[in-house]
Amino acid sequence: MDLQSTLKKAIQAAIKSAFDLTVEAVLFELPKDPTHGDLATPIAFSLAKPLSQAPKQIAEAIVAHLPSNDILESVSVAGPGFINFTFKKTTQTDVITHILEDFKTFSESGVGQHQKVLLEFVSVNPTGVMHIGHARGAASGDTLARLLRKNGYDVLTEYYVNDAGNQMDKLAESLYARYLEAAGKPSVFPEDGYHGEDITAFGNALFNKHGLTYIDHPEALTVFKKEGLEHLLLEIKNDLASARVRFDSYYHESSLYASGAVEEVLKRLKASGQTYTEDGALYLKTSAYGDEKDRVLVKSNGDYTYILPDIAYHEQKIKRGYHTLIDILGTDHHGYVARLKASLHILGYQDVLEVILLQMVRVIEDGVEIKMSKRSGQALALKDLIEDVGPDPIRYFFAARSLNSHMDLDIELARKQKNDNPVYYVQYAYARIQALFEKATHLNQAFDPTLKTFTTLENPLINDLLNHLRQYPDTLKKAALSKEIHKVPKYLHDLAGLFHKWYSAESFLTGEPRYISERLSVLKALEKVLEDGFELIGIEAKRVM
RNA sequence: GUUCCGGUAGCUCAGCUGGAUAGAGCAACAGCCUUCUAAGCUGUCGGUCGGGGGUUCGAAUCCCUCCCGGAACGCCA
Repeated sequence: MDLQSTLKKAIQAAIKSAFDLTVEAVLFELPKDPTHGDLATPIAFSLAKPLSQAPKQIAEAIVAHLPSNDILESVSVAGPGFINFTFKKTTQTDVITHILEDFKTFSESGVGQHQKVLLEFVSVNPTGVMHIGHARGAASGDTLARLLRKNGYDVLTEYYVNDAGNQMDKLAESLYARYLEAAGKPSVFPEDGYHGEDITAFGNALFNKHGLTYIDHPEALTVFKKEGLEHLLLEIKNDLASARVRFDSYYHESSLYASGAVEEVLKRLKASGQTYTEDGALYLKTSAYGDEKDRVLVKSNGDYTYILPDIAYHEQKIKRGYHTLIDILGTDHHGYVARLKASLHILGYQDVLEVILLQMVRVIEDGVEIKMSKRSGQALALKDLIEDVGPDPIRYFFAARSLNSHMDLDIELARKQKNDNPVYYVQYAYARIQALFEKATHLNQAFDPTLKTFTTLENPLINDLLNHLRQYPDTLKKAALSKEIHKVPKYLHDLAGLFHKWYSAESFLTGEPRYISERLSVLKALEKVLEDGFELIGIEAKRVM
């Protein structure tokens, strides 16, 4: 059992004997000030109300009743009621062997208990290239998926391809117009068409491929729609891949029509008695289930609104065996959440869907906001930015922000800072460790996996580092449960900082073999955690920088 | 007007299930490479935690209210 669990049991026992109270949760935190000890608990504060006693008294009583043990060097009550623990040196170093011998049990909390989660994100309509505004969803979603998997959830990541709506028709018309232009024929660009350069370029490509074949051809739009979709989806997949994002599944809206799922869900919604007709349109009574007002399912002209296939889609997710659905959407889809949840409720599914709304990214260039819009064609392509600065800064940047924080991205700064970005701080720590191992090899000093006891790790900086390493699993677990991915970069940054300080304070490779060997073990453990953390946020563990 | 986010250092953001002197990066300033990578370290500067009330032994954190910014309020998707 790890130190923290052992300590938790001891505290629970102390509370039991002091107050005859059974406490389930005992929170631990690293004291802000390392001189306060190796670990602290604010448990006395949460007991103050129920016990009607001052936190300080409670803390003292808990300390007095703490069972004798061989892990603690000292315990103290500090401030208004914190209990601070200092571990014995010999137990303090256990974390090193724990990490080195069984990293899996060390780092994986298993809280997910193989719960099946379907995580949908990005789902950009294939009507243009991905721009920087989409990158946040991609990076955040992918990191969340990795984090949940790490903690024992069975996650399927899915991209919903809107290939059936009238946006596809607009795409086909836009391509056709560009195609005509390329052919030197008169063309009328559709209202609300897509003005992006990529669309123009592909329109030209279609002309190069097909020549004059499709001029005034009855199948022109059908063919262009199909080829446009294929092309743009491929582009999107390439962009995602360049950002190290991959999806387990691409689910096409059109398949819902093909399988009859849309019709079927419409039939059942009607049968539920929760629909009515007004002004020739069919409404769903979503307002009875938390929505602001009722929503149209079928327009008076007979067309379906977008929500109908979406309802069918979400039900398909559930029918495929996923009872926890997470959608990551932009805040511009805010109004959509209540109606979708209400619709699922009507179908008999409650509390299956969680929607994470990502705040918009404001892109600033030269002090002016650049509006991201595919229709206008004015957008900073994700591809270009990745070519410029590489995927690491982008992955790190987005992973480091809490999901519902608003954020400004200064393009100039992002470019300028590519050598001064926080991501290099953490990567540099890893590269330095590699250099040390390299150098140690030349000195005929190799990492010794059999080393289990440590006697030379006296520097307080090492103590800080070990304390921090011990927090890794807890950090991941909390991050997964609250879906706060930004806790991972934060942790890695702090860890890297502790290493850099230590690196500057001590010489690692001079001195007794034992002195060196013990340091190599700490470095090995550190290396392991950094690699693991980098993997979670999708950045490269560079051996050389 | 209604709903949802946000307002913390010059800038970008952490901290928010109430608790120890409010943190980091960048920017600015002053130091540190004959020694394991200076993409680093050390120090300094920098904050009425949007304003005002309230609850509490204790509030950046909870409640109320106001101000400012973003998003959404379609028989668009």
